[in-house]
This record gives sequence, structure tokens and C-alpha cells, in this order.
Amino acid sequence: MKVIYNDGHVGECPQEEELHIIRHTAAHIMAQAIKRLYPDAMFAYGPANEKGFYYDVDLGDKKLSDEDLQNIEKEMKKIVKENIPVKTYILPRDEALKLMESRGEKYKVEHIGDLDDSAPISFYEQGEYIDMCVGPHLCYTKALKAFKIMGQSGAYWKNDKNNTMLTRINGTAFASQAELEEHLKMLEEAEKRDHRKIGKEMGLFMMSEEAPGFPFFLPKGMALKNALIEYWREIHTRENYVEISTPLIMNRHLWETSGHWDHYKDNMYSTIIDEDVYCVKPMNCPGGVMVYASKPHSYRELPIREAELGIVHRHELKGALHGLFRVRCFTQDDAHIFMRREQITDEIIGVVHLINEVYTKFGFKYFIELSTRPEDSMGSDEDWEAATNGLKEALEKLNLPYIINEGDGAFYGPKIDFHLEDCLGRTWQCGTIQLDFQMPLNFELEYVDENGERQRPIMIHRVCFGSIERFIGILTEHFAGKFPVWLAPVQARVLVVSEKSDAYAKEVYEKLREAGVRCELDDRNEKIGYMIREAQVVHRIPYMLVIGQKEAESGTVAVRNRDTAQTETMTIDEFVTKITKEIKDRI
RNA sequence: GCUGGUGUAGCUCAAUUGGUAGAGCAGCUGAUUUGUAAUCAGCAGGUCGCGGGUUCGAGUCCCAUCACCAGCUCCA
Repeated sequence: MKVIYNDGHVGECPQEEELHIIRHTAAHIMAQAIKRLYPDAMFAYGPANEKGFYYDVDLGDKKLSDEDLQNIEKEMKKIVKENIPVKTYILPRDEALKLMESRGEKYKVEHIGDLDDSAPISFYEQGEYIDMCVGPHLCYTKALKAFKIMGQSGAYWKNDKNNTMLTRINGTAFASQAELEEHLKMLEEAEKRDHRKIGKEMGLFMMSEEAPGFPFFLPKGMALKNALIEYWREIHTRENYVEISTPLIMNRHLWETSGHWDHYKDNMYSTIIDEDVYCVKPMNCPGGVMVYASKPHSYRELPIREAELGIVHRHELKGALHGLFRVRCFTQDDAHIFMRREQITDEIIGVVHLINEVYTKFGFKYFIELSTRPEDSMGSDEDWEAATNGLKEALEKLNLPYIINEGDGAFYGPKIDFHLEDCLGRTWQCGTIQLDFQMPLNFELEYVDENGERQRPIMIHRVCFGSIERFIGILTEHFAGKFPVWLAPVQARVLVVSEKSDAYAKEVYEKLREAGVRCELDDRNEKIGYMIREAQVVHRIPYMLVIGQKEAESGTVAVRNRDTAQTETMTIDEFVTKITKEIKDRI
């Protein structure tokens, strides 16, 4: 793909930069369209991003309607059709300032003021439109083949809420119409899989105006949640974790010691009990720390792995709430590991293995990110370095690739984050392993070493699912509600062809129940097609057992498979053996 | 919290310029006794998110508020 660089030369760009350049040019063409329709518009930033591109525009008091957005898109198409050549040139700073001032671009003027004095400033120009920009860009407007305006939102100038609110217009662009359509199709598919919609259809969970951000788990959703928890307990017991449960509400004093009060008090719910301030826990660590501190420890006991399915509450901004993905109350599958310095690497390796096992179970691919010390943090440089190196060492020993996210660690330590990828290619941050030298210090945790001397343990905070609620949302979208048998809220439904077979159907249903299968009996006076449709399409039940005269006479069941829509006839016992094995093996 | 939008029956949606609410599905009752993605008929179901206001009259207009949706910001 040919592009024009800001030194004026035209050349082939590296393939991995193509999409970015296409989108960046789309942002310029959109700005040009906006300027044609709204001559008073002033432009701030208009970059490309992972989703497409946007431009932050000052439109004064003008509010854009959907129709206005469509008109902007139409105007963009016109500009593309006009096939305007893209030119570039570099101006000295004072001339650049003059040019932008003469065009009334006050944000660009301010931007120039923020730049390094000596920096030459490059401009891109297409027809009547001029933008200050480093490029590169497509050479002609017609080179933009496929784009779409996706919506608008508010955004502050320089991301600072004390500044003017600008209108951000979002769009997306691709190299070809086919790729754009594929992307739009993916969005459509994602909409079909929306866990809020499927959750409603399958009766998994509900929300209420009385409790915004606090999900209610319905019987079906609870069955799914419990299946996940059962699995979680099993593997954690195997890995020598012990399970604890700590109070939901604890004195503010504790949160001051842990540092959470300082960092997150605006997001913590609190109440007054007997004239003292108490907080609803936003994290489980102080509880885990108190359990550790409740008695003296020997070096022989370490590592101690305390697991807790901790229910935490965080006051999230209401605009951020989103189904089960962003809630104000959720269950962390938390654990705190207390250990000696020399155990760090092995413990981290153990946790990485466990998380890998869990994600593989659900068919998720994932990538790893290492986040380092943030600006607003506590502790000494030495401890931070030791902790960060501990994490790096473990990852390198495991030969796992990772990317570094500078300054994105927790305030008490660096962390490894696991981002999993679902079947639509969307990524979700779930698991995390955080190394912490601070909390043991703040709470003066100790153990006695082999020489009888007091030592400070080091702590790991870690989760696999992250938030169980959120993980259920991700699973729902990943499987489109068609959960594997072991997770399915209802694993089998018995469907009766006619009243004549009611007694036998009841017998089949009872046998399944006795075998521990989550099953339902549909003996309504309906046609079998109707019952199949409801069981398969709405409730997404893995197995539908059709029971009629034939089956009653031969003691069999006609098993319809949700995923293949094929039917296979077998004896009741054969089916019970098959399904209980699948449940036990978690497949 | 910010920008834009939405809020009518359990669910999905209708209701011309303001003239006292309608359908499909689900539910209930009856008929039918059914063989693998919707059998037929009848019945019932709504203080139109909540609170003010304008008007002879408001689901429709105005104000305020709550919730939700798309984003922004944030996510220990």
C-alpha cells in the first residue's frame, strides 16, 4: 500500500501499519466532512485506535443527531469520490502557529504551544482541509475503501474534566468492504451472544432498579455458578489450598492499615456501627492477612495458601455498569499465598499452571501482561525491583511470552495479568497474580525461620476467574449460552409426546434426578416440535429426551443432541451412564 | 460522574398534528393426544419508569428525578 510520509516522499508502508494509516486518513476525511457541514467546528485530536478511529471536535452548542452522523458519513463518501490528492509540508513553528490561528483552530494552536520548541511541524492537506499531523497518510482520498461512522460520545480536551467537553465522533475503517462487513457481522454476532439477553432468556440472572449494579442470581444461574465453584474447589484442594471466609464488614482502621482507605475510599461503601466507621470490603486481602496473623508461623508451614470465595463491594460509577461484566458486588475466587523469598518463583509457577489449566478447560486462548510500578504506590524501590524480577523470572522459567505494561501495577506490587480470548476474538482480563511486599509490612506479618529468628513473609494475591460473575458473563457469550453439559443449568429435559406416555416419562425423569442430573420434565399438552424448539433454542439444553409410546414399550429414550440436532435411541441406563460420565469428566 | 439516546403488559414492540392504550409471544382455560425448531379457540393481563407542570384534555409537550442502552472516564 502506497502512503505519503511527512517528508513528502511516497512509499510502501510496512504491512502491519496499513490498517492504522487507513484509519488515520479516515479520521482526516471525517474531519473534512465535518468542517464542510459545520464550518465553525474546531478540531482537537483525531487518532486511529484498535477499534477504528475518532476525532474530538468542538461544535459549540450543536448536538449531533443520528441523522447528522449519517450526513457526515455521506459527505465523507463524497470526499472519497472526489479523489482529492493528499499533500504534505513542514512549516517552522511560527508559521505553523499563524496558519492554525488564521483557520481558527484554537486546539491545534494550544497543541503547538505544548510541543518542543525546536520541533518542525508537519501538515497534511487535502483540498480545502488542512490538518497538523505527523502522518503518514493515504495518497488520495479514494484510497479509503471501507469505513463507517459508529457513534458519538463526549470527551474532554486533553482528557481533563476541567476542560471543555468536546464531541467525539467514532468510526471504523478497513482495507476492503469485505473486511468491514466481516467486522460488522462480528458485532452483530456479539450482539446475539450478549449475556444480558441470553441471561434473560435462560433465566440465569436479573437486575433490578432497586439494586443497580447488584445482580440477582436466579435458580438456573445459581446452578451454573455452583458448578463452577465445585470445579474450583476441587482443583484448589488438589493444589493444597485451604479455604477460609472472612467478614464482609470490618472497621475502617483495618482499611487504613492496608492502604485501601487512602487509595480507594471513594469507591468503598461504609456504614457506622456503634459510632465507629466500618467499611464493606472491596478486597479480601486484609481478611486473609488477619487469618495468617492469628497465630505464629514456622518456616516449615510455608507456603500457606489461603483461598477465599470473597464477596466484595465496590462503588462503581453508574455509567460504567454493564450486565455481569461491570457490577458493584461480585465474588472473587481469591487466594493469598504467604511464603519465603526463595519460594517466590515456584509459587508463581504453580499459580500460572493452575490458571492455564482453568482457561484450557473452557477452550480459551490467552496472553500474559506484566504490569510494573505505578506512580501512586507504596514501598521501597528495592522491594519493587525484587518483586518485579520475581515475576519475570517465573515467566522466563516457564518460557511464556509476555508483554510489559509500564506503570499499571497495583499500588502494593507488580502483577501478571491473564487476558483471555473468546471465540469472537475479544479479549478479557481475568486472572491476575500480584506479588506484594507491602501488606506483610503494614500488618507486621512474621514467621520464625530455622534459626529461630523472626522473618517477614512475602505475599501473593491471585485469582483465576477473577470475578465469578464476570466470568459467567464471558462464558455465556463465549458459548452463546450453549454451555457444556457439566456447566449447563439444565442438563437434560424430558419431553413427552402425548399424555399416554406421562407415567414412563416421569419414571425417566426420576431416574435422572436420582443420578444427580440437573433435569426437567416437560409434560405440557404441546406438540413435540414446540417443546423441542423451546428446549433447544431458548433454554439451550444439551440433551432433550423425547418420550412416546415407542420408548415406553421398549424402555428406551430418544436422545436429541442440542449441538448436532441428531437423535439417538438408547436405554435409560445407557443414557444415565453417558451423561453422568460427561458430568464427572466435565466435558 | 460526563456526552448522546431510550423507558408503554412477564418478553419483543405498535399507538396519525396532544382527544382517555393495541399486537405477537409467554400465562390461564378449553378443544386436540400429538414423534423432533411454534395446533386451534377463548380468557385474563398496563395508574404508559417515578414526581411535578402546561392544557378543557398528556403515553404524546415542558421541568426534575431514577433506571437502562451506546460511548467517555474509571476498574485496587
